[in-house]
Amino acid sequence: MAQAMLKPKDFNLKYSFESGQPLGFYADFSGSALSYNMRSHTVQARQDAGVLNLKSDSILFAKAEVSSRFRLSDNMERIYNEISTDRFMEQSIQKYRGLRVTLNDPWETLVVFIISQNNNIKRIRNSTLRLIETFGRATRFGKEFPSIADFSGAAESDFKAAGLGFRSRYMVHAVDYCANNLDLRMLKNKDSCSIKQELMQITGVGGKIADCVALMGYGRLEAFPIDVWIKRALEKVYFRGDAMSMDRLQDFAMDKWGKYAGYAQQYLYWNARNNFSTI
DNA sequence: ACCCAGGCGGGCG
DNA sequence: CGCCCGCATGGG
Repeated sequence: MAQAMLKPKDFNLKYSFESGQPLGFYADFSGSALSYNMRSHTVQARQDAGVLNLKSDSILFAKAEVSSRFRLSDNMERIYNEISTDRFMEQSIQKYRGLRVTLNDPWETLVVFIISQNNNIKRIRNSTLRLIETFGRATRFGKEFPSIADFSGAAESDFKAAGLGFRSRYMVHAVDYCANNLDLRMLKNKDSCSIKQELMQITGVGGKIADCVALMGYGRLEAFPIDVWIKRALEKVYFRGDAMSMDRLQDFAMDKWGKYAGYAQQYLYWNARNNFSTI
């Protein structure tokens, strides 16, 4: 197991892992060490005092994977400057400085966010782990997140057995649609609006999930997913608690945070989740 | 026991 | 359009 060391600025592994993003739904983070398997390699990362220590059978792979996954080349100073448009956002950044929007495999992102609807983080994780156990490809380091092909024989009952409930039929359709009608790789060159539109052709994928995939699967930082927590937080902080329509909130976020709205969303979400009563 | 969860599809007015 | 309801399941 080769080792390497990185010293990324403005990066917090714990916040980035825990804040409801795809990797956090299945990777292991016990003992403050992150570990997961991908493309027949294993990746381990531990952060102590600003130093990010990596271990892997292929350190070249691990460096590239971690740098990409946690967007380590993002200029956070610039992003913080752009989205610090008010006191509440400044406080959110101060509190969770180093939290990154992660960049994940589009299929993996699509699956976990289909599971996420009307669900809680613990159950999303449990269901995801069961899918990996049932359908994941076995490697010498353990199982990996199942590809589209790995799901090709899956029936609705298999997804129910993994605890997906009413989302099971959505998964059946997503597997079929992404295998036969929509090549997720083809969306990489498209703008976030087209990405969103194409993904919403999948039964069970609406605006919020499509935004999550645009943001965390395709790296479109302007995407601004609005879930119940974002809605509550926006209404409470910026609209005196008055109920606002989704369209109104979308426009508000785009005007306020623009091309880095996705980052603003992630700080808002995690602050609201952890401190709603005091915001 | 009861409520709710990183929503969405479908039906109704 | 906008609004409202049901949905499977299990953690708190």
